Amino acid sequence: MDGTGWRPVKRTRTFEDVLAQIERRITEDGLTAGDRLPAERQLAEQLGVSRSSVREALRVLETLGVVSSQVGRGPDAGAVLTSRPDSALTDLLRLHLGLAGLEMREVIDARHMIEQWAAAHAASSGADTSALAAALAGMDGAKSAEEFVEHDTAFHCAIADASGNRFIAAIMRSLRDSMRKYSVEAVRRLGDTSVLRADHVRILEAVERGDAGEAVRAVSEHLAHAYPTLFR
Amino acid sequence: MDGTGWRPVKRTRTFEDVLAQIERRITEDGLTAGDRLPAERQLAEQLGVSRSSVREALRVLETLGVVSSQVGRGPDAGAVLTSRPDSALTDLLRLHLGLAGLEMREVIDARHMIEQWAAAHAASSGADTSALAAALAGMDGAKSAEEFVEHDTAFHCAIADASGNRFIAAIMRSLRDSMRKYSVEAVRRLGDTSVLRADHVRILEAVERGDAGEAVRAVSEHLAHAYPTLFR
DNA sequence: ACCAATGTATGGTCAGACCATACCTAACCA
DNA sequence: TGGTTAGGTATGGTCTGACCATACATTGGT
Repeated sequence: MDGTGWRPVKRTRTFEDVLAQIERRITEDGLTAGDRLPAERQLAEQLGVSRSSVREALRVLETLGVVSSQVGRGPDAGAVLTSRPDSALTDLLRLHLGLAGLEMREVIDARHMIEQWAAAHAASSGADTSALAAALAGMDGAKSAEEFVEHDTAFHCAIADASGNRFIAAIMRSLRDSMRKYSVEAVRRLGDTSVLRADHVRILEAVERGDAGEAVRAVSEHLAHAYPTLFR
Repeated sequence: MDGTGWRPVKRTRTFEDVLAQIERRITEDGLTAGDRLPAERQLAEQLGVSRSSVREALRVLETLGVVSSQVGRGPDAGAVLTSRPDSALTDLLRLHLGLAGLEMREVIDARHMIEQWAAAHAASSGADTSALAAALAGMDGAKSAEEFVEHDTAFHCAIADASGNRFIAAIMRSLRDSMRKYSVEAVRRLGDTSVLRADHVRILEAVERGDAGEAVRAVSEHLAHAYPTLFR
């Protein structure tokens, strides 16, 4: 027998077919966040596969932050389309950091890049800074390193949000989530947070003033203060 | 009965427990890419759950690019730990773009940010530029817009790779994958690619010379040429 | 008009079976 | 002895059918 051009009968797994079908439905039918998918049993019957395969496909979509499943009955039950890339990105980062596939240095460099970009864009677009001010106030009242980092994270994520780019903001949130423990440790090692507070005020004022260049410089120096060991 | 402190018997789904157990195993046992996980049936028995739940957990990990399953028997069969965040990021972006949860503008802004950062770092670290030169040569021989974009993507991803940050490089690859069709259309609309070629040469030379500032400017102007409608 | 009991569709889980795959082993033959 | 081949076996992939908990829907009674 000649082996030329032979294709195995089945090259993709069933749940991948289901995945492709659902994705096709999303794009062709113009489904958007909030719309409901058919129930698992219906979907299985429509596609001629078992419920297990449908479930595995839905699990993938849930992992990617595209659907959210609710039990019970009613308009909100079943698989609903969502758009929450945040948790997916967070899981992705956490696991790959755990596998030593990525190093903290790379994460912090990425954060540095994003913060500079976001601060510049927030400044030049005259974004709302009330969320930043609120987070700043929270940091002043913080009684522990954990609490401080919590509000610090809110402050920096608020900058990313203010940039208006949801994708970049999502990456920012995931980065901060992934390095939470690391940040707490850094704050503890630092002891005095007054330097960080002054940095935050400087960033906030630069953004409020619309001074993008100063905002970028302020962010850069702030990170150098927060993680002195990582910057030469 | 007092209701204080009552917790429902089950708050997390079984496969999420499995997920947590596997993740704990990875971190505590120091498992790393290349190591094997127990077989699905063994895992199910060890954790006292059904094979379906184990499979759903493994499906999640596979979606996140953390494990890769091989059928059959032998040392390479079963669920093997990997570290491939690229495809996960690509799927994430593609689906969320399809759901209109993200707009192309945000993707291109993110690309702009990454390319500037990567070009600057590649330049100042004196990275190897042979991959860039190869991609450049490929673009010269391109006979269609698709082929041109293919090598153009390789060129820009090579810059990200040269920056030495694998996380940022992974995002770059995903961004390019997600906007492939959009890029092809942009090249077609442009017609003449000689401007883009000159931009690439300018970027390559700046990186080779180690001139970070010039590299950033060259990247910025290149993107303005490639996507004129998106820059004011 | 309100409220309680019942019905029902949903996702979540389980058990058990069968298939295709690919390695492993032992029997077999030269 | 050495190579080949046939069977064994562990693996993931899929299917079926069942049962549970949940939460809305419906019905009936007050």
